[in-house]
Amino acid sequence: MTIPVADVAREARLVRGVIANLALFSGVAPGHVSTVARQSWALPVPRGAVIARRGSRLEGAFALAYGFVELALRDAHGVERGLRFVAPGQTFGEATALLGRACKYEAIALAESKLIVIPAAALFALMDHDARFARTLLMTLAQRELDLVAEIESATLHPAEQRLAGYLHSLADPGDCPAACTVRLPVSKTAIASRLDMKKETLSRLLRALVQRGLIAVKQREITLLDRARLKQIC
Amino acid sequence: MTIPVADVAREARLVRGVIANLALFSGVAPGHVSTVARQSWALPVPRGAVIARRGSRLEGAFALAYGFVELALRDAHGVERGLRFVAPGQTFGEATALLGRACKYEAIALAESKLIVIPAAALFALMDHDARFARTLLMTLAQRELDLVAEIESATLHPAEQRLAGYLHSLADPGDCPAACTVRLPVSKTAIASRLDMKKETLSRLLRALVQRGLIAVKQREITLLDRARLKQIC
DNA sequence: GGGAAGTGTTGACCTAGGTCAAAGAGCGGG
DNA sequence: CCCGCTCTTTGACCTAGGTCAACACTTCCC
Repeated sequence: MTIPVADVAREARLVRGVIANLALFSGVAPGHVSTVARQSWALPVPRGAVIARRGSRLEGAFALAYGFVELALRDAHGVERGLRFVAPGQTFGEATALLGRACKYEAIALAESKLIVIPAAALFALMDHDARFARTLLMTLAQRELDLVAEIESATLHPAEQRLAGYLHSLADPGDCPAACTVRLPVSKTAIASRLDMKKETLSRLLRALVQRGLIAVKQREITLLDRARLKQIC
Repeated sequence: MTIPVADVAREARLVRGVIANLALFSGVAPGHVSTVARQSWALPVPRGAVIARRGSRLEGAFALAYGFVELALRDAHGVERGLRFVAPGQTFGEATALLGRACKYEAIALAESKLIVIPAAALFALMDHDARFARTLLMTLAQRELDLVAEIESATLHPAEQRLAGYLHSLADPGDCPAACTVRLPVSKTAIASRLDMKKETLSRLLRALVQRGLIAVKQREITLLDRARLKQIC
Protein backbone atom coordinates (compact mmCIF):
# COMPACT_ATOMS: atom_id res chain seq x y z
CA MET A 1 0.00 0.00 0.00
CA THR A 2 1.47 3.33 -1.03
CA ILE A 3 0.47 6.72 0.28
CA PRO A 4 0.08 9.56 -2.21
CA VAL A 5 2.73 12.26 -1.94
CA ALA A 6 0.07 14.96 -1.65
CA ASP A 7 -1.33 13.32 1.49
CA VAL A 8 2.08 13.14 3.11
CA ALA A 9 2.55 16.85 2.51
CA ARG A 10 -0.90 17.72 3.84
CA GLU A 11 -0.25 15.67 6.94
CA ALA A 12 3.08 17.41 7.54
CA ARG A 13 1.36 20.78 7.30
CA LEU A 14 -1.27 19.65 9.77
CA VAL A 15 1.35 18.52 12.26
CA ARG A 16 3.26 21.74 11.98
CA GLY A 17 0.12 23.85 12.19
CA VAL A 18 -1.17 22.17 15.32
CA ILE A 19 2.18 22.41 17.08
CA ALA A 20 2.66 26.05 16.12
CA ASN A 21 -0.68 26.92 17.69
CA LEU A 22 -0.10 25.17 21.01
CA ALA A 23 0.20 27.47 23.99
CA LEU A 24 3.35 25.53 24.78
CA PHE A 25 5.01 26.78 21.59
CA SER A 26 3.95 30.39 21.69
CA GLY A 27 7.02 32.53 21.23
CA VAL A 28 9.08 29.72 19.75
CA ALA A 29 10.89 30.65 16.52
CA PRO A 30 9.26 29.21 13.35
CA GLY A 31 12.47 27.38 12.53
CA HIS A 32 12.43 25.59 15.85
CA VAL A 33 8.75 24.76 15.46
CA SER A 34 9.54 23.15 12.10
CA THR A 35 12.34 21.11 13.62
CA VAL A 36 10.03 19.74 16.28
CA ALA A 37 7.27 19.17 13.72
CA ARG A 38 9.62 17.11 11.56
CA GLN A 39 10.19 14.73 14.48
CA SER A 40 6.48 14.48 15.28
CA TRP A 41 3.67 12.63 13.59
CA ALA A 42 -0.10 12.44 13.48
CA LEU A 43 -2.06 9.63 15.08
CA PRO A 44 -5.70 9.27 14.02
CA VAL A 45 -7.85 7.29 16.44
CA PRO A 46 -11.48 6.22 16.24
CA ARG A 47 -14.02 6.99 18.95
CA GLY A 48 -13.55 4.70 21.90
CA ALA A 49 -9.92 3.89 21.13
CA VAL A 50 -7.47 3.50 23.98
CA ILE A 51 -4.58 5.83 23.21
CA ALA A 52 -2.51 4.89 26.21
CA ARG A 53 -3.12 2.39 28.93
CA ARG A 54 -1.81 2.06 32.39
CA GLY A 55 1.73 0.76 32.33
CA SER A 56 2.43 1.56 28.69
CA ARG A 57 5.35 3.73 27.62
CA LEU A 58 4.45 6.89 25.76
CA GLU A 59 6.26 7.63 22.53
CA GLY A 60 6.10 11.29 23.37
CA ALA A 61 3.81 14.01 24.61
CA PHE A 62 0.44 14.27 22.89
CA ALA A 63 -1.30 17.29 21.42
CA LEU A 64 -4.92 17.03 20.34
CA ALA A 65 -5.64 18.36 16.83
CA TYR A 66 -9.35 17.62 16.90
CA GLY A 67 -11.72 15.33 18.74
CA PHE A 68 -11.94 14.79 22.46
CA VAL A 69 -9.90 12.74 24.89
CA GLU A 70 -10.39 11.69 28.48
CA LEU A 71 -7.58 10.90 30.90
CA ALA A 72 -8.75 8.49 33.56
CA LEU A 73 -7.60 6.17 36.29
CA ARG A 74 -9.02 2.70 36.33
CA ASP A 75 -8.70 -0.03 38.90
CA ALA A 76 -8.47 -3.75 38.31
CA HIS A 77 -12.25 -4.17 38.22
CA GLY A 78 -13.03 -1.48 35.70
CA VAL A 79 -14.02 1.25 38.12
CA GLU A 80 -13.08 4.50 36.51
CA ARG A 81 -12.15 7.90 37.83
CA GLY A 82 -11.76 10.68 35.26
CA LEU A 83 -8.78 12.98 35.70
CA ARG A 84 -9.11 15.50 32.93
CA PHE A 85 -10.79 16.12 29.61
CA VAL A 86 -8.48 17.13 26.81
CA ALA A 87 -9.90 19.52 24.22
CA PRO A 88 -8.37 20.39 20.82
CA GLY A 89 -5.27 22.54 21.22
CA GLN A 90 -4.41 21.04 24.58
CA THR A 91 -1.64 18.63 25.41
CA PHE A 92 -1.17 15.74 27.79
CA GLY A 93 1.40 13.19 28.82
CA GLU A 94 4.31 15.63 29.01
CA ALA A 95 5.37 14.54 32.48
CA THR A 96 5.17 10.84 31.73
CA ALA A 97 6.94 11.17 28.39
CA LEU A 98 9.73 13.41 29.71
CA LEU A 99 10.43 11.09 32.61
CA GLY A 100 10.17 8.07 30.35
CA ARG A 101 8.00 6.36 32.94
CA ALA A 102 5.20 3.90 32.60
CA CYS A 103 1.92 5.70 32.14
CA LYS A 104 -0.16 5.98 35.31
CA TYR A 105 -3.50 6.64 33.65
CA GLU A 106 -5.46 5.72 30.58
CA ALA A 107 -6.14 8.04 27.66
CA ILE A 108 -9.36 7.27 25.83
CA ALA A 109 -10.77 8.96 22.75
CA LEU A 110 -14.32 10.05 23.56
CA ALA A 111 -14.77 11.08 19.94
CA GLU A 112 -13.00 10.34 16.70
CA SER A 113 -9.76 12.27 17.14
CA LYS A 114 -6.43 13.17 15.67
CA LEU A 115 -3.42 13.43 17.93
CA ILE A 116 0.04 14.74 17.32
CA VAL A 117 2.81 12.77 18.96
CA ILE A 118 5.80 14.90 19.95
CA PRO A 119 8.75 12.75 21.01
CA ALA A 120 10.38 13.61 24.31
CA ALA A 121 13.72 13.92 22.55
CA ALA A 122 12.35 16.78 20.45
CA LEU A 123 11.23 18.60 23.59
CA PHE A 124 14.57 18.10 25.31
CA ALA A 125 16.43 19.36 22.26
CA LEU A 126 14.28 22.45 22.04
CA MET A 127 14.73 23.13 25.74
CA ASP A 128 18.46 23.27 25.21
CA HIS A 129 18.14 25.68 22.31
CA ASP A 130 15.43 27.92 23.65
CA ALA A 131 15.47 28.85 27.34
CA ARG A 132 12.14 30.58 26.94
CA PHE A 133 10.53 27.37 25.77
CA ALA A 134 12.04 25.58 28.74
CA ARG A 135 10.41 28.12 30.97
CA THR A 136 7.02 27.78 29.28
CA LEU A 137 7.17 24.02 29.61
CA LEU A 138 8.13 24.37 33.25
CA MET A 139 5.23 26.71 33.89
CA THR A 140 2.87 24.30 32.18
CA LEU A 141 3.95 21.49 34.47
CA ALA A 142 3.75 23.76 37.50
CA GLN A 143 0.22 24.73 36.55
CA ARG A 144 -0.69 21.10 36.11
CA GLU A 145 0.56 20.43 39.61
CA LEU A 146 -1.68 23.12 41.04
CA ASP A 147 -4.61 21.77 39.05
CA LEU A 148 -4.07 18.34 40.53
CA VAL A 149 -3.92 19.78 44.03
CA ALA A 150 -7.21 21.54 43.32
CA GLU A 151 -8.57 18.23 42.13
CA ILE A 152 -7.60 16.51 45.37
CA GLU A 153 -9.11 19.36 47.31
CA SER A 154 -12.45 19.17 45.59
CA ALA A 155 -12.56 15.38 45.64
CA THR A 156 -11.80 15.03 49.34
CA LEU A 157 -13.00 18.24 50.92
CA HIS A 158 -16.18 18.99 48.99
CA PRO A 159 -19.32 16.86 48.79
CA ALA A 160 -20.64 15.65 45.48
CA GLU A 161 -23.23 18.41 45.14
CA GLN A 162 -20.60 21.13 45.46
CA ARG A 163 -18.40 19.48 42.87
CA LEU A 164 -21.30 19.35 40.44
CA ALA A 165 -22.31 22.95 41.08
CA GLY A 166 -18.72 24.04 40.59
CA TYR A 167 -18.45 22.13 37.35
CA LEU A 168 -21.67 23.54 35.94
CA HIS A 169 -20.58 26.99 36.92
CA SER A 170 -17.24 26.51 35.21
CA LEU A 171 -18.92 25.48 31.96
CA ALA A 172 -20.48 28.89 31.49
CA ASP A 173 -18.49 31.78 30.14
CA PRO A 174 -17.45 33.92 33.11
CA GLY A 175 -18.37 37.24 31.55
CA ASP A 176 -21.52 35.80 30.13
CA CYS A 177 -25.16 35.88 31.19
CA PRO A 178 -26.27 37.78 34.23
CA ALA A 179 -29.42 35.67 34.48
CA ALA A 180 -30.03 32.42 32.63
CA CYS A 181 -27.72 30.82 30.11
CA THR A 182 -27.54 27.45 28.47
CA VAL A 183 -24.46 25.26 28.35
CA ARG A 184 -23.88 21.97 26.63
CA LEU A 185 -22.12 19.09 28.34
CA PRO A 186 -19.03 18.24 26.27
CA VAL A 187 -19.44 14.49 26.81
CA SER A 188 -21.85 11.89 28.13
CA LYS A 189 -23.19 12.19 31.64
CA THR A 190 -21.47 8.94 32.49
CA ALA A 191 -18.11 10.51 31.60
CA ILE A 192 -18.97 13.68 33.51
CA ALA A 193 -19.84 11.60 36.56
CA SER A 194 -16.51 9.80 36.44
CA ARG A 195 -14.75 13.16 36.06
CA LEU A 196 -16.55 14.44 39.16
CA ASP A 197 -15.67 11.29 41.09
CA MET A 198 -19.19 10.00 41.51
CA LYS A 199 -21.35 7.32 39.96
CA LYS A 200 -23.72 8.15 37.10
CA GLU A 201 -26.70 7.34 39.32
CA THR A 202 -25.56 9.91 41.84
CA LEU A 203 -25.07 12.52 39.13
CA SER A 204 -28.55 11.84 37.83
CA ARG A 205 -30.08 12.27 41.28
CA LEU A 206 -28.14 15.45 42.00
CA LEU A 207 -29.21 16.99 38.71
CA ARG A 208 -32.80 16.19 39.51
CA ALA A 209 -32.44 17.81 42.93
CA LEU A 210 -31.07 20.98 41.35
CA VAL A 211 -33.94 21.02 38.85
CA GLN A 212 -36.48 20.67 41.65
CA ARG A 213 -34.89 23.58 43.47
CA GLY A 214 -35.29 25.65 40.33
CA LEU A 215 -31.56 26.20 39.87
CA ILE A 216 -31.23 24.54 36.49
CA ALA A 217 -33.20 22.97 33.69
CA VAL A 218 -31.95 19.87 31.94
CA LYS A 219 -32.76 18.74 28.42
CA GLN A 220 -30.41 15.90 27.54
CA ARG A 221 -26.99 17.46 27.27
CA GLU A 222 -28.30 21.02 27.27
CA ILE A 223 -28.34 22.49 30.73
CA THR A 224 -29.83 25.90 31.45
CA LEU A 225 -28.42 27.66 34.45
CA LEU A 226 -31.43 29.48 35.87
CA ASP A 227 -29.84 30.93 38.98
CA ARG A 228 -26.15 31.25 38.55
CA ALA A 229 -25.66 33.22 41.73
CA ARG A 230 -27.14 30.54 43.93
CA LEU A 231 -25.22 27.91 41.98
CA LYS A 232 -21.96 29.68 42.64
CA GLN A 233 -22.85 30.01 46.26
CA ILE A 234 -23.26 26.25 46.63
CA CYS A 235 -19.63 25.68 45.75
CA MET B 1 19.37 44.18 68.74
CA THR B 2 22.51 43.36 66.78
CA ILE B 3 23.52 39.98 65.47
CA PRO B 4 27.14 38.90 65.89
CA VAL B 5 29.12 38.73 62.68
CA ALA B 6 30.10 35.14 63.39
CA ASP B 7 26.44 34.10 63.44
CA VAL B 8 25.75 35.75 60.13
CA ALA B 9 28.64 33.86 58.58
CA ARG B 10 27.56 30.56 60.10
CA GLU B 11 24.06 31.12 58.80
CA ALA B 12 25.33 31.85 55.32
CA ARG B 13 27.33 28.63 55.36
CA LEU B 14 24.25 26.72 56.45
CA VAL B 15 22.18 28.16 53.64
CA ARG B 16 24.81 27.34 51.06
CA GLY B 17 25.39 23.86 52.45
CA VAL B 18 21.73 22.92 52.43
CA ILE B 19 21.20 24.20 48.90
CA ALA B 20 24.32 22.48 47.59
CA ASN B 21 23.06 19.16 48.90
CA LEU B 22 19.57 19.37 47.41
CA ALA B 23 18.86 16.85 44.66
CA LEU B 24 17.62 19.83 42.69
CA PHE B 25 21.13 21.33 42.63
CA SER B 26 23.13 18.22 41.93
CA GLY B 27 25.42 18.93 39.02
CA VAL B 28 25.15 22.69 39.40
CA ALA B 29 28.51 24.50 39.39
CA PRO B 30 29.66 25.68 42.85
CA GLY B 31 29.72 29.26 41.64
CA HIS B 32 26.10 29.10 40.62
CA VAL B 33 25.15 27.47 43.90
CA SER B 34 26.79 30.35 45.73
CA THR B 35 24.92 32.89 43.66
CA VAL B 36 21.62 31.27 44.52
CA ALA B 37 22.63 30.91 48.17
CA ARG B 38 23.42 34.60 48.40
CA GLN B 39 19.83 35.40 47.38
CA SER B 40 18.35 32.90 49.81
CA TRP B 41 17.92 32.99 53.55
CA ALA B 42 17.16 30.79 56.51
CA LEU B 43 13.79 30.77 58.25
CA PRO B 44 13.65 29.13 61.67
CA VAL B 45 10.18 28.11 62.81
CA PRO B 46 8.95 26.59 66.06
CA ARG B 47 6.93 23.39 66.22
CA GLY B 48 3.33 24.04 65.21
CA ALA B 49 4.10 27.18 63.22
CA VAL B 50 2.19 27.85 60.04
CA ILE B 51 4.82 28.45 57.36
CA ALA B 52 2.38 29.21 54.58
CA ARG B 53 -1.36 29.40 54.61
CA ARG B 54 -3.93 29.07 51.91
CA GLY B 55 -4.03 32.20 49.81
CA SER B 56 -0.67 33.55 50.91
CA ARG B 57 2.07 34.40 48.44
CA LEU B 58 5.31 32.49 48.82
CA GLU B 59 8.54 34.43 48.88
CA GLY B 60 10.18 31.56 47.09
CA ALA B 61 10.54 27.82 47.07
CA PHE B 62 11.35 26.18 50.40
CA ALA B 63 14.02 23.66 51.27
CA LEU B 64 13.99 21.96 54.64
CA ALA B 65 17.32 22.03 56.50
CA TYR B 66 16.09 20.13 59.54
CA GLY B 67 12.80 19.42 61.24
CA PHE B 68 9.62 18.14 59.66
CA VAL B 69 6.89 19.84 57.68
CA GLU B 70 3.43 18.78 56.56
CA LEU B 71 1.67 20.13 53.49
CA ALA B 72 -2.08 19.93 53.92
CA LEU B 73 -5.37 21.11 52.54
CA ARG B 74 -7.87 22.50 54.96
CA ASP B 75 -11.47 23.48 54.43
CA ALA B 76 -13.33 26.34 56.06
CA HIS B 77 -14.27 24.27 59.11
CA GLY B 78 -10.83 23.00 59.95
CA VAL B 79 -11.11 19.59 58.33
CA GLU B 80 -7.66 18.67 57.19
CA ARG B 81 -6.31 16.47 54.44
CA GLY B 82 -2.56 15.90 54.39
CA LEU B 83 -0.85 16.10 51.02
CA ARG B 84 2.77 15.33 51.74
CA PHE B 85 5.32 15.16 54.50
CA VAL B 86 8.52 17.07 53.85
CA ALA B 87 11.70 15.61 55.33
CA PRO B 88 15.09 17.35 55.62
CA GLY B 89 16.76 17.74 52.23
CA GLN B 90 13.45 17.94 50.42
CA THR B 91 11.83 20.97 48.85
CA PHE B 92 8.29 22.25 48.41
CA GLY B 93 6.40 25.17 46.95
CA GLU B 94 8.37 25.33 43.70
CA ALA B 95 5.30 25.33 41.49
CA THR B 96 3.46 27.95 43.53
CA ALA B 97 6.52 30.18 43.83
CA LEU B 98 7.49 29.95 40.16
CA LEU B 99 3.98 30.77 39.02
CA GLY B 100 3.69 33.52 41.62
CA ARG B 101 0.26 32.22 42.56
CA ALA B 102 -1.57 32.21 45.82
CA CYS B 103 -0.71 29.12 47.80
CA LYS B 104 -3.32 26.36 47.56
CA TYR B 105 -2.30 24.48 50.67
CA GLU B 106 -0.95 25.03 54.14
CA ALA B 107 2.57 24.24 55.27
CA ILE B 108 2.85 23.43 58.96
CA ALA B 109 5.95 22.64 60.99
CA LEU B 110 5.34 19.34 62.78
CA ALA B 111 8.62 19.82 64.62
CA GLU B 112 10.93 22.72 65.29
CA SER B 113 12.44 23.32 61.88
CA LYS B 114 14.76 25.43 59.78
CA LEU B 115 13.78 26.25 56.23
CA ILE B 116 15.77 27.83 53.45
CA VAL B 117 13.81 30.23 51.30
CA ILE B 118 15.01 30.34 47.68
CA PRO B 119 13.39 33.22 45.78
CA ALA B 120 11.78 32.36 42.46
CA ALA B 121 13.94 34.99 40.78
CA ALA B 122 17.06 33.05 41.76
CA LEU B 123 15.65 29.89 40.20
CA PHE B 124 14.68 31.66 37.00
CA ALA B 125 18.13 33.22 36.72
CA LEU B 126 19.85 29.90 37.20
CA MET B 127 17.59 28.26 34.62
CA ASP B 128 18.77 30.76 32.07
CA HIS B 129 22.43 30.12 32.88
CA ASP B 130 22.32 26.38 33.28
CA ALA B 131 20.17 24.32 30.94
CA ARG B 132 20.92 21.22 32.95
CA PHE B 133 19.45 22.79 36.06
CA ALA B 134 16.38 23.74 34.06
CA ARG B 135 16.01 20.14 33.09
CA THR B 136 16.41 18.90 36.67
CA LEU B 137 13.81 21.34 37.88
CA LEU B 138 11.49 20.27 35.10
CA MET B 139 11.93 16.63 36.00
CA THR B 140 11.23 17.41 39.63
CA LEU B 141 7.94 19.03 38.74
CA ALA B 142 7.07 16.19 36.38
CA GLN B 143 7.74 13.69 39.13
CA ARG B 144 5.56 15.70 41.49
CA GLU B 145 2.76 15.54 38.97
CA LEU B 146 2.97 11.77 38.81
CA ASP B 147 3.04 11.59 42.61
CA LEU B 148 -0.14 13.61 42.79
CA VAL B 149 -1.81 11.37 40.25
CA ALA B 150 -0.80 8.38 42.38
CA GLU B 151 -2.27 10.20 45.35
CA ILE B 152 -5.60 10.66 43.59
CA GLU B 153 -5.54 7.05 42.56
CA SER B 154 -5.01 5.75 46.05
CA ALA B 155 -7.49 8.16 47.61
CA THR B 156 -10.32 7.40 45.23
CA LEU B 157 -9.70 3.88 44.00
CA HIS B 158 -8.38 2.14 47.10
CA PRO B 159 -10.19 1.62 50.40
CA ALA B 160 -8.72 2.90 53.65
CA GLU B 161 -7.20 -0.42 54.64
CA GLN B 162 -5.21 -0.68 51.42
CA ARG B 163 -3.91 2.84 51.82
CA LEU B 164 -2.74 2.07 55.32
CA ALA B 165 -1.11 -1.21 54.30
CA GLY B 166 0.64 0.57 51.46
CA TYR B 167 1.89 3.28 53.74
CA LEU B 168 3.21 0.88 56.34
CA HIS B 169 4.90 -1.08 53.63
CA SER B 170 6.52 2.03 52.24
CA LEU B 171 7.95 2.93 55.62
CA ALA B 172 10.19 -0.13 55.68
CA ASP B 173 13.40 -0.23 53.75
CA PRO B 174 12.75 -2.15 50.53
CA GLY B 175 15.85 -4.34 50.73
CA ASP B 176 15.39 -4.81 54.43
CA CYS B 177 13.97 -7.57 56.60
CA PRO B 178 12.73 -10.76 55.04
CA ALA B 179 10.59 -11.48 58.08
CA ALA B 180 9.75 -8.98 60.79
CA CYS B 181 11.06 -5.45 61.04
CA THR B 182 10.16 -2.46 63.14
CA VAL B 183 9.45 0.98 61.78
CA ARG B 184 8.75 4.21 63.57
CA LEU B 185 5.97 6.54 62.48
CA PRO B 186 7.57 9.86 61.62
CA VAL B 187 4.71 11.87 63.14
CA SER B 188 1.60 11.56 65.27
CA LYS B 189 -1.09 9.10 64.29
CA THR B 190 -3.46 12.01 63.83
CA ALA B 191 -1.14 13.44 61.16
CA ILE B 192 -0.73 10.03 59.53
CA ALA B 193 -4.49 9.63 59.40
CA SER B 194 -4.91 13.00 57.67
CA ARG B 195 -2.17 12.05 55.22
CA LEU B 196 -4.00 8.81 54.42
CA ASP B 197 -7.27 10.67 53.99
CA MET B 198 -9.08 9.13 56.91
CA LYS B 199 -10.06 10.14 60.42
CA LYS B 200 -7.85 9.23 63.37
CA GLU B 201 -10.59 6.96 64.73
CA THR B 202 -10.60 4.99 61.51
CA LEU B 203 -6.82 4.67 61.56
CA SER B 204 -6.97 3.42 65.12
CA ARG B 205 -9.56 0.79 64.24
CA LEU B 206 -7.69 -0.36 61.15
CA LEU B 207 -4.46 -0.73 63.09
CA ARG B 208 -6.26 -2.82 65.66
CA ALA B 209 -7.71 -5.02 62.92
CA LEU B 210 -4.23 -5.60 61.49
CA VAL B 211 -2.90 -6.45 64.93
CA GLN B 212 -5.70 -8.96 65.47
CA ARG B 213 -4.91 -10.59 62.16
CA GLY B 214 -1.33 -10.96 63.32
CA LEU B 215 0.11 -8.76 60.56
CA ILE B 216 1.63 -6.11 62.77
CA ALA B 217 2.33 -5.21 66.37
CA VAL B 218 1.90 -1.66 67.60
CA LYS B 219 3.65 -0.03 70.53
CA GLN B 220 2.94 3.66 70.38
CA ARG B 221 4.81 4.94 67.35
CA GLU B 222 6.83 1.78 66.92
CA ILE B 223 5.17 -0.62 64.51
CA THR B 224 6.52 -4.08 63.87
CA LEU B 225 5.67 -5.55 60.51
CA LEU B 226 5.21 -9.23 61.27
CA ASP B 227 4.12 -10.42 57.86
CA ARG B 228 5.36 -8.13 55.20
CA ALA B 229 4.33 -10.37 52.35
CA ARG B 230 0.70 -10.44 53.36
CA LEU B 231 0.83 -6.70 54.01
CA LYS B 232 2.08 -6.05 50.51
CA GLN B 233 -0.58 -8.29 49.12
CA ILE B 234 -3.32 -6.22 50.74
CA CYS B 235 -2.36 -3.15 48.71
C1' DG C 1 3.45 14.13 92.38
C1' DG C 2 -0.72 16.13 90.39
C1' DG C 3 -3.23 18.40 87.14
C1' DA C 4 -3.65 20.14 82.30
C1' DA C 5 -2.98 19.57 77.63
C1' DG C 6 -2.21 16.79 73.86
C1' DT C 7 -2.84 12.25 71.71
C1' DG C 8 -5.15 7.72 71.17
C1' DT C 9 -8.82 4.36 71.79
C1' DT C 10 -13.38 2.57 71.91
C1' DG C 11 -18.36 2.07 71.40
C1' DA C 12 -22.93 3.49 69.52
C1' DC C 13 -24.89 5.53 65.91
C1' DC C 14 -25.44 8.01 61.25
C1' DT C 15 -25.21 9.24 56.46
C1' DA C 16 -23.35 10.24 51.75
C1' DG C 17 -22.91 7.87 48.24
C1' DG C 18 -22.45 3.23 46.17
C1' DT C 19 -24.78 -1.12 44.44
C1' DC C 20 -28.20 -3.71 42.12
C1' DA C 21 -31.94 -4.28 39.23
C1' DA C 22 -35.27 -2.87 36.12
C1' DA C 23 -37.26 0.16 33.01
C1' DG C 24 -37.28 4.40 29.79
C1' DA C 25 -35.26 7.38 26.04
C1' DG C 26 -32.64 8.64 22.02
C1' DC C 27 -30.72 7.04 17.86
C1' DG C 28 -28.42 4.87 13.87
C1' DG C 29 -29.15 1.09 10.65
C1' DG C 30 -31.90 -2.00 7.84
C1' DC D 1 -41.06 1.86 11.24
C1' DC D 2 -38.97 -1.42 14.04
C1' DC D 3 -34.68 -3.43 16.13
C1' DG D 4 -30.91 -3.31 18.92
C1' DC D 5 -27.75 -0.18 20.65
C1' DT D 6 -25.97 2.93 24.30
C1' DC D 7 -27.08 6.19 27.70
C1' DT D 8 -29.99 7.65 31.54
C1' DT D 9 -33.25 7.49 35.15
C1' DT D 10 -35.40 5.67 39.23
C1' DG D 11 -36.30 2.98 43.34
C1' DA D 12 -34.86 -0.13 47.18
C1' DC D 13 -31.27 -1.29 49.77
C1' DC D 14 -26.36 -1.42 51.70
C1' DT D 15 -21.93 -0.17 53.65
C1' DA D 16 -17.42 2.24 54.42
C1' DG D 17 -16.23 5.47 56.91
C1' DG D 18 -17.54 9.65 59.51
C1' DT D 19 -19.48 11.73 63.87
C1' DC D 20 -20.08 12.16 68.68
C1' DA D 21 -18.99 11.35 73.22
C1' DA D 22 -16.55 9.30 76.82
C1' DC D 23 -12.50 7.67 78.55
C1' DA D 24 -7.42 6.33 78.89
C1' DC D 25 -2.62 7.11 78.33
C1' DT D 26 1.74 10.40 77.92
C1' DT D 27 4.13 14.33 78.73
C1' DC D 28 5.60 17.68 80.84
C1' DC D 29 5.42 21.54 83.57
C1' DC D 30 4.49 23.83 87.93
